[in-house]
Amino acid sequence: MLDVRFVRENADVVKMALKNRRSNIDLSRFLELDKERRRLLVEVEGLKSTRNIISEEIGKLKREKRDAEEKVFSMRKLSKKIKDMDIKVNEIESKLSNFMLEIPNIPHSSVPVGVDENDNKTIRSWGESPEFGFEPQAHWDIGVNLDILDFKRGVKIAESRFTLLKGFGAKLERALINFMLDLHTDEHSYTEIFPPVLVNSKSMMSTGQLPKFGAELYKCADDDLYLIPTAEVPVTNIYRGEILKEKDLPLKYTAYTPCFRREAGAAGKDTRGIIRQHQFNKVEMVKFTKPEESYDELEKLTNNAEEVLQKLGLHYRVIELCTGDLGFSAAKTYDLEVWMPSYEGYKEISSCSNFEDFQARRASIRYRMKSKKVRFVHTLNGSGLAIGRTLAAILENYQQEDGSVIVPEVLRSYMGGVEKIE
RNA sequence: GGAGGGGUGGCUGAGCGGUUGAAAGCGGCGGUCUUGAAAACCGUUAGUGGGGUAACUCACUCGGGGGUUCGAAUCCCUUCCCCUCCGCCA
Repeated sequence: MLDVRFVRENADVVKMALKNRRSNIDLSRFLELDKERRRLLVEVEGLKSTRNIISEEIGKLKREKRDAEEKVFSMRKLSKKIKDMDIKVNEIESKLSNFMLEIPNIPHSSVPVGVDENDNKTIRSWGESPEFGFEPQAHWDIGVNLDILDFKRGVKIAESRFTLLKGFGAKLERALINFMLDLHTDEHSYTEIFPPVLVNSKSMMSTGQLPKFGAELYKCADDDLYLIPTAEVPVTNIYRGEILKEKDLPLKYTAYTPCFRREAGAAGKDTRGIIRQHQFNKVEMVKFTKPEESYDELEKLTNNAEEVLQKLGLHYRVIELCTGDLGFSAAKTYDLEVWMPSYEGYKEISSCSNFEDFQARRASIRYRMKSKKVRFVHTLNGSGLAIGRTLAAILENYQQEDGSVIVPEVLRSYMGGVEKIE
């Protein structure tokens, strides 16, 4: 959520940002409502002020056992008027807040202006794509042949886009989770969290999934609970409604969770393999920082995610998303894209974003400065990494001509010393 | 699920329907003392939204919503959450 005052005073900036994002939100309607609200506020608050003064006088008269009937009578009318005006103000305020909840974040000034993913900028790349002396297979073929991925039974148990991992497939998944968590906690000093994977609507509202993207979420029919689409939701909400201490910032958390997405509107995309699933595992990193430090922390966060790929020896590139491709809540985002032989191209495996105070304002996460003023923190998060896609990348990039797959060295201690899946 | 108790400021915790936006303590901040630190003592310390160039000022906020009243943290209704006991249970 943006700062209402900022929107009011910088309408042209916000309009430009909305245009760059290709959003069709009409700000003028908002500005009208905002003006009307303030006009009414001035009026009704004046009435409330006289009500308070006269009530005080009535109290005094009653204590002195004097007659106050006349004043009480005139106050009855005043109170009624205040009540009516309050209703009007509330109506306008709820319209305004609905409006604010649907306005996306303003892209950071460094973000390239563009229409879609074709306008994203490649920042850097690491490693090289492997040379195969044979025709490489896609991970779904490798996985089925090794009997570690079972697509048919995943569908039988649930529905399409659910996959069963088996034997060394399951073990590799678990190894990746543990490897990444250990890296981020032991070497990057993040604190490990294991959060609830069902959260209430307030939490979803705070990070920006609701109200706009409810169709992406799995909702429990009888409760105000949703399956999380990412650990970002519960972990960012750890401090919802709290005031943090300046000396505790930045706070850095990492969490493994399963993630659940309906993938509404993704019909026909990535239908084969485990790239786009309704349920997938992910290790996430979340930071709460001071505003002046958040962009440094974004670089570090991105580097922390990159290090996972480097240690796994997977070729990747870093992309800076353009304004048109930026997520709703993000001010700036780097995507990490790993090399996938089956795509003969790169596939997103991590997304690292700075939300500035957009989520913090929705969630009311603040910190008290030394000067005693309270300010919103900045929140950041990034995948470190998506486990399923990492597993797919390993199968494809480490495949051998005989259909076996070499286990990257850093994972072997997590795999009981196994060097090769065959 | 059944019975009872409770939700107040950064935290703990008072609060006869009328200077209670809120005592007290802790914590925080500033100061005195000290070579320095601690202790002690003194002072200070809620948030949000309006108006005003500003000094400043007004309104709202005691889990959420509604009601009674001239006036509600205090009374009533409703809802959510937490705790205790019982039941059930990984």
